[in-house]
Amino acid sequence: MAVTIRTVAEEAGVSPATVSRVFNDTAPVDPDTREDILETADRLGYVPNATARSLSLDRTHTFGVLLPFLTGEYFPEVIRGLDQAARDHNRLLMLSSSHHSPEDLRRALGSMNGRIDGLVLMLPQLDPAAYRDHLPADVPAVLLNAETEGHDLSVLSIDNREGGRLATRHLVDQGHERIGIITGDPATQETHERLAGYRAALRNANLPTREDWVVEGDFHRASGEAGARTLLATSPPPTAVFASNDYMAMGAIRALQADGHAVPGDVAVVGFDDLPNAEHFSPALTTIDARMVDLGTEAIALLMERTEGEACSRRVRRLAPSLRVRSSCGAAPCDQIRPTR
Amino acid sequence: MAVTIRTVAEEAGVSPATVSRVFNDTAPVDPDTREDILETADRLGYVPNATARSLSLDRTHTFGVLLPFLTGEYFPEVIRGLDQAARDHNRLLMLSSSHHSPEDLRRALGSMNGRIDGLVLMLPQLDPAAYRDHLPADVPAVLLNAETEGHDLSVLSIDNREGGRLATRHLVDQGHERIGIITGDPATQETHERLAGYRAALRNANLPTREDWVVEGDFHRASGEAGARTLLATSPPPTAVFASNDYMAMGAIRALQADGHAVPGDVAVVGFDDLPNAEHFSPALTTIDARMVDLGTEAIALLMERTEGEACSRRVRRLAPSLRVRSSCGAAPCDQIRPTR
DNA sequence: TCACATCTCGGAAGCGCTCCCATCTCGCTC
DNA sequence: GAGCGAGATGGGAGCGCTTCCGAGATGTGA
Repeated sequence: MAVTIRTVAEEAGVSPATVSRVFNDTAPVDPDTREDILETADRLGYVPNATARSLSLDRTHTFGVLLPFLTGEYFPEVIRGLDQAARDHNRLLMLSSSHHSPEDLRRALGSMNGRIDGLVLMLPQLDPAAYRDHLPADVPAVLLNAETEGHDLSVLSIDNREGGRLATRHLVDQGHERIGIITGDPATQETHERLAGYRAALRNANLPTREDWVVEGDFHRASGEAGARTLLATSPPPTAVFASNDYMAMGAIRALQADGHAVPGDVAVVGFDDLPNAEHFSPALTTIDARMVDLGTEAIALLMERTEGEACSRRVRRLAPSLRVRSSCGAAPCDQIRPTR
Repeated sequence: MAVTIRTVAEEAGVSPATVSRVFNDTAPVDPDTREDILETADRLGYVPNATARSLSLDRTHTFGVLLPFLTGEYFPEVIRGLDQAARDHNRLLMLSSSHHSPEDLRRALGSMNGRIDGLVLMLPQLDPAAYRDHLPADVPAVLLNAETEGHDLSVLSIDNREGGRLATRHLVDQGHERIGIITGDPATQETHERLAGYRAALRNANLPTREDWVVEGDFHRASGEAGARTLLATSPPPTAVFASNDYMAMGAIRALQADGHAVPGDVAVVGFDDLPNAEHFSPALTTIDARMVDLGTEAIALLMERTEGEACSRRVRRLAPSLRVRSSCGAAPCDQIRPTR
């Protein structure tokens, strides 16, 4: 067995309590004994056992993270934000993905029981009200991109409606009057909010909303391709399309190009998310910054607040999205520069 | 405090030992009492505390994962493989990134001490021999993409030399006789191995290796752009270039296109890694499948072997890379189809 | 010199769980 | 009917740590 606090204590001729005190700086210890203990601990290669600490402190300094997928560029960016903030706060992350049913979720939560101080959940397919009771009562949780009604959990998301509005409005500002949309997966919250933003922008501009210019996608590339072709088959066809995420925007652009339409020359396209690759696409994608990294860092910040401070109340926070103008929309590309890669 | 095994025991009128027995199925229990215990546990919402279990079992069912970055498309793919395999084996993952110095590493390992059964490390910038002694002695570790000499740790990587050879050989097979290379970060192992593969392929084909066709990159996009321009400035310029990863290949292609060269018409380009976006690039990237997901799943498999079985010896395993022929090299694109997104 | 505050430290319980050991009860065999 | 093995269960120590409580030792002021 490895070297424990008792080993160090015996070797240094003190009690475990004293060793604990110097390692946690929790009570005054004579400078000489402290020095002595530190020295023998170092010599023996003692490292406090985090599990034992957790058990006795009832704090694990770990946050659990449950995501639906690990594929694509979106989730990794969120994880990056989580990791960054966790490290800044000296917290660890326990990661698990693929939770598509309440049963999956329950199992994952079971195996995390007792080893996390907080939980960040992103479960776009599931209704919070449905799984709310599965969540451990004594562990604060924050939901990412979830419905805010029907439950009492903290929610963090971006303002999707505003994002949809910004994207569409930008197209309007470019002089387009026939603007189509490819929506996301109708099972998710974002889809409806972004669509609502689109409708609002058209309304504000006194432009008609034609229902055959609203085509359903599912956030995947292929549905962007199909969506673009469906839109171009209407008559008259739109001169601009708002794709509800970047993947669909990229699919749409490739399909348009393949069919001989120039982007943005014949059709302007704007996406949503601002994936890392958006600026490297050709044409560089005009899109809405969905603040994926911030979503991660803010989630941790919320949890820190809940676990450290006394603030135990529910929080609902929406981050403001913003427009990234590049080439795919035909506007003068005044890119915000980002580090390569 | 939450409901513990003792609560359940008292409520059901048995001892904690018996409750433990039914939950772990570790000894025969009377069917009636078992039923009874299960029922009251369910009623009370009892979930075993994983931390306490870990402490008493000295097993955490958790693997630690230390990566250098979480950016880009490479690491997320590896994580995906890790997560997938971990879930299959009913294990949890503890994730942490940004370990660029032995000191960083030591801190991260300290906070994981006692909470992991195994460790997967990817630290391309660090020499295993240097940090070997920082690793906990009683926790099996597997290094990803690391030097195999000078230490006794398990290593899992792909055969980079073979990959470099395959890529270059493919270019040769296309009839190219003037083939340049943009290397990766010279501080990493992969870089030298891939370069060695390039040299070997040229040698086998009896083609001269000109040192001004070997330009140094750093695995980032921008160095691919710069590298391509450097190569095209030689005389005669190469008609094909092997970029040591996909990011540099993409950078190179964009630079070539921007300068008026057609890809693959004027210059053929092959990359390395087969990032998820490689097939969606235009032109679709011919590249080497670096088996990122497999790297993750195999790493977990190795750890399971070490923690479950009796096999405690060092393992060195190299995965075989393979060529993905698409459009950027000028060959007939006979793509292996992958699911979109 | 004595009362008392302050500093330093050890003993031991307790965090929630597992598991060894002991006890008790049946049911069976000879 | 005595002896015995198997099955069911409880008691309690122990995993490595923290922390409360209290005991010595030392210092201070009147």
